[in-house]
Amino acid sequence: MVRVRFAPSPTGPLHIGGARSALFNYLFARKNNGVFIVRIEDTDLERSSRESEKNILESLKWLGITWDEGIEVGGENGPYRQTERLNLYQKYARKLIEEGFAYYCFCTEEELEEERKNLLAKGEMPRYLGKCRNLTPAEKEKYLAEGRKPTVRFKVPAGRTIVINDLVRGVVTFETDGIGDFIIVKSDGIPTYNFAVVIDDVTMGITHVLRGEEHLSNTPRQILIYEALGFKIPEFAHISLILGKDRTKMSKRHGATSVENYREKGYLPEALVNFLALLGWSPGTEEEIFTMEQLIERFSLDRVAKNPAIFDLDKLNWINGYYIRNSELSRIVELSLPYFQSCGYVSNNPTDEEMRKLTKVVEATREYVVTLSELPEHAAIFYQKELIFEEEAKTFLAEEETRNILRKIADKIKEIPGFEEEEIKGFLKKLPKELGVGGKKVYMPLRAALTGKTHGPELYQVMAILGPEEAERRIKNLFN
RNA sequence: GGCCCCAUGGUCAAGUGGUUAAGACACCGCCCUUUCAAGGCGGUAACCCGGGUUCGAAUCCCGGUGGGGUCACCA
Repeated sequence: MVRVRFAPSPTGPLHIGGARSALFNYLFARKNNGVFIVRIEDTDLERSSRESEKNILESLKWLGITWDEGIEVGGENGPYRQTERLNLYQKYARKLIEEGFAYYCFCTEEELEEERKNLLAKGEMPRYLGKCRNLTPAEKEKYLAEGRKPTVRFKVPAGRTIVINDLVRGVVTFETDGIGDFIIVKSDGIPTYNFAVVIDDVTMGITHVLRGEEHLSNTPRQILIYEALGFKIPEFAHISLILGKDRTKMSKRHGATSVENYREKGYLPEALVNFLALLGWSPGTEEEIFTMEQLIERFSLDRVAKNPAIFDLDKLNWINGYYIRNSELSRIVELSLPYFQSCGYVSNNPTDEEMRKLTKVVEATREYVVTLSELPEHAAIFYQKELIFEEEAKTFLAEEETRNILRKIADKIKEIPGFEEEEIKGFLKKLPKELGVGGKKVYMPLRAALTGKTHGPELYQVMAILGPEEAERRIKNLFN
């Protein structure tokens, strides 16, 4: 049985890279009929917050990533917040100390900083030299008497080679000589990441650890802990990072990096999922658009790329536009409603009439946008009381001849039966012949008169949305 | 700097010893449309460098170079 997990630390909103890790874990679990667990790694007391935790969980749900076991939903291996499992870590830390795999370290941060500086000054690698490895009971007593609070360090064996058979990278080896004794329990009794992650993964029965590549160099430390405790080592798969345009790890300075940023900007969850899936994974076919179900069906670890991927906003935009244009209209209307409300085009408790109009407006304008938030600006022509005329539009309305033509059109508008799109289309088509002029004198001036612009949705759509009275009013308004 | 990972068009990426080196985004052109977009068709554009191995390397090996990650009482 495959059991995987996503274990974010709640120190900020869900990052785009974290979202992809979560997605890959989710896809892998579903594909293999396994279990997907979400656990919160909140051992950094300084930076962790419940708000961040909430944000992360909400972002995951928004993306359509659900979990079978973990925070909120519970399960047999809980609790799923590390700060609630402290006694568990203490138990194993004691065991490691008793069996000689770990020891108390009384060095203060100042002393460690001093050591670091000295090594650096000598041109050597800053690392912990193992000063407290063999403290005598008397020395320990002395430190304790001074009121020092010890940390617990893992005793890294010398001269060993740690081999990882990574599911995406293949065989990766590390020498233990390059690893100094590292802290597994902080002086306040809270475990560090490298320790807690092992205990949790073991006690939660994790079979595959699928995570970002930044964790690859931590893996040998973790393996050492697995071995010391006699635990079975899970499979590892390290996914390469998502880089910004400047080819460094995506961070705040690259602009929008959190899922909520994209949500606010009007990206659809299915578009973001689709895009993220394609970033670092390839179906091996020429298809590009996938539903979550299709992704689950096709996902496999051996099609995950080893090289880092640059976040390509253009492609996300294309995918998002695709979904906006091709999804069920009612869904797009529902999702875009808040954007229309916040700019005042639609009231907070929309009437049926408002919703009918909004539906037609969205249908006509969704062809032009990349995100939902752009919809209102394209829809402005349907909601503004006073039109704003572009310079180019004015030139179409300047000539006396076209003004006369428009006057005639205005009077004919009420003759259109039903005023549905089909009828309007027919009306527009016959217009030039009826008026005895070329189409050039009709369509562009009419568009300019109706919208104040030279670009926009099909004229018949524009008129159908405005309705006969408003259409007539707008034209006649030009002559007042 | 030590250690680790990576290297196909501008970007995402197929490719696993013999291919005209796919496809998508972006870009350019044409068509469609009396607008723009969308859509359709077409085009420009790539195997980091140097050595091997081999009849034959984008594909295998070694070495450079470049990029990234990591070296915390952060995760």
